Amino acid sequence: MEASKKRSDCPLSFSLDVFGDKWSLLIIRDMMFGNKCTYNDFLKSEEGIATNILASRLKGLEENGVIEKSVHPDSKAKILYRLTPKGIDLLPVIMEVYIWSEKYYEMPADLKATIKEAKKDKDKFIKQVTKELKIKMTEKKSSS
Amino acid sequence: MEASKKRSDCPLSFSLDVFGDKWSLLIIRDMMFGNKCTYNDFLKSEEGIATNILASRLKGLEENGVIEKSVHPDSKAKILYRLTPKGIDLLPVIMEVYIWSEKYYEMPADLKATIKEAKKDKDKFIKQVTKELKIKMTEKKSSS
DNA sequence: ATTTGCACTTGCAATTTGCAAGTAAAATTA
DNA sequence: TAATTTTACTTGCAAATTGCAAGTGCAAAT
Repeated sequence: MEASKKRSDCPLSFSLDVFGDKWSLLIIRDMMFGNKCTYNDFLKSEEGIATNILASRLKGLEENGVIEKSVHPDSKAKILYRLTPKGIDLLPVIMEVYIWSEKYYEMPADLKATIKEAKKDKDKFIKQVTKELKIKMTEKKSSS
Repeated sequence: MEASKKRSDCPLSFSLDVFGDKWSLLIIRDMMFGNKCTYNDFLKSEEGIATNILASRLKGLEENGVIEKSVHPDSKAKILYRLTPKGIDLLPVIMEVYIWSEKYYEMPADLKATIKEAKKDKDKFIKQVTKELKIKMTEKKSSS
């Protein structure tokens, strides 16, 4: 549905086919920083994604190996969405977007402070958060 | 047309309102690495952007201060599009996308080698290319 | 047994995209 | 000087995507 024919040989263009839209990176952000992991969690996000768009984006991200579904430990009715290592590796991309926006836009003071702090030792921050995410994304793992 | 009402207070979401689509970053890539600077240059790009979409994206990027128009030194019929400092500052974002895709996708060998090389000393590469871009984007400057 | 929660799907109108053709001014060619 | 070509778009229209609202089916709670 989403995959297959690439527009060109440029990796930037096929990366954009994976997450180049208004919603995908927000879902990934929610999984990275918002502690969100279920369909309803994402639905409740500040930006108000429509339910059919959410379903379509989750499907696309899963097809592209950025996220994966698993059984929720609390209930069979719930589905736990988790970032794959490939998804976790989008952290540097998202970080650079935050750093860029911190330079050119206004935002809540606490967020601004956090970004500035992370920027001071970018590599350390990325490594630290990556490590935490890898732990978080495996700990509740039940099956696939 | 494009600007105004933001979806949330999250800088990631309003950054995506600026370049979160399938085309904007490709135009910026062409200006950074493809030595492209006119409407027809962008039209001829590998991915084949439609002319109305190109016009709309250029307008949006200009409204958001990422690019700017100037008089082409060769001809009054031509318009020279240039990256602003804000546009040049998207280099780290684009770089991280390249690095991500280099890890997970196949691509032409020479490009792969270039990315790997740039990745070795990321900061140095970014500084170097930023410097070159700042020079390039001002040298032919005529007026606004 | 009934209601609620969860993860979706479906229908439909509105917006956006993509393709093709057209336009106006500037530059080139005859 | 006139005709053609180049350049940067705009316009029209069909197709695809988005967004909103209202389901649907299964699980869990009451």
